[in-house]
Amino acid sequence: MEKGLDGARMQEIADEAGMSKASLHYYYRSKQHLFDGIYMQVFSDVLPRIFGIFMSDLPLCEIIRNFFEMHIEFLKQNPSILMFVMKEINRVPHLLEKILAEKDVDILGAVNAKVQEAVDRGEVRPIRGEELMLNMVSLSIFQFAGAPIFKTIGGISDEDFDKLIEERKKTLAEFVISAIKR
Amino acid sequence: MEKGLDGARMQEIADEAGMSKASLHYYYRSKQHLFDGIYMQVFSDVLPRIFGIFMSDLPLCEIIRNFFEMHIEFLKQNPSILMFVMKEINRVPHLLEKILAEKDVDILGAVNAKVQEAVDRGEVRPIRGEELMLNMVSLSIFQFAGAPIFKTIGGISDEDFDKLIEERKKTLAEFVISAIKR
DNA sequence: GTCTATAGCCAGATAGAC
DNA sequence: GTCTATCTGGCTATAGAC
Repeated sequence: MEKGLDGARMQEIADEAGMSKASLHYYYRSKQHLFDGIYMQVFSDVLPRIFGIFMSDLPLCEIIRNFFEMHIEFLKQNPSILMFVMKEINRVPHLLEKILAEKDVDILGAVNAKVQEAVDRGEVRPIRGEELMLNMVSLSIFQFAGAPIFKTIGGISDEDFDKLIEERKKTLAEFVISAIKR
Repeated sequence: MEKGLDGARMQEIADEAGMSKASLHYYYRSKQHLFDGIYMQVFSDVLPRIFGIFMSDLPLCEIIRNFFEMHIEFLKQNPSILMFVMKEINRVPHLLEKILAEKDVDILGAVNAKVQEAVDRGEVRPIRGEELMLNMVSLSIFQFAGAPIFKTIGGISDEDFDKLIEERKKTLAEFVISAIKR
């Protein structure tokens, strides 16, 4: 996940796993096979985690607050997953469809219904569910992918960055809520 | 830029350039050397482009509208730059500092001044300049990096996606302006 | 199942003619 | 400066002992 298919070395993986290169090949017949296994495992774990939050029964604003709280915490604790997912969804997008089709839940419909409820209560302005989700995912993900730019421009140390990310669980939620509030 | 340092092949690059592999080595002594040249060129071009918009003399809301208009257009026309930049700033962050130091412009100070002006006019609520910039960059970049997820979830075709991106030059600007408006 | 040793291949880099 | 031919090292994958 850290070095990508081309950059990773079977020897290095074997060392980390505490076994010989030959044993690694004994279990996974080839490097490609091992990679495919990791791919399926990561996506089957990550996607439901992200989108499950949007399916909960809470009102829209609470879903937004929950999303930033949980998604940012997950990214904080699994930093190498991020670049892997971004790189791979662009390289092999069709596998994504397969995984999503298996889950068989109408996440977009659920979000649109939540938005409509909130619009009816006069709380928010209308917005397409897919745009709201995209904006929320963007705001939580890019701060990690672009962290070096952010740190350099702002002259922010690693400790201050962690503190800022922690604050942003809250401020990003309020940013989005303000943006859609009537 | 498309395949990364590990994935790219000197032969392939030579073919594309219409020369032999030996000639390619004659000009750039090694693969690493060629890569470093591309790295410096891309970053020296991209960063000033992004941050130059924030330095203009316009009022804050116009800067926000300009940013989404120009930055999204640039990303649309240079799709391969995106992943390259994101991967490399995480792999070799110190080169970034060097490039930014050379430019010697206080972009953060400029943005904070703009925000303060707008706050004084009673137009917007206070927000840290670095957070505003980070949010704007996030919203414009991730829609490209995460396009496959977005297309799959929303059941969006390639043509519809292009149309949507075009619309989002405007809607994202208004999203951000609403978020910070008093 | 796990290891050491090695086969076989491929890609970066160089030699040397033109 | 540009090419073809070749060297060299490193990596995936396998053979074969234990």
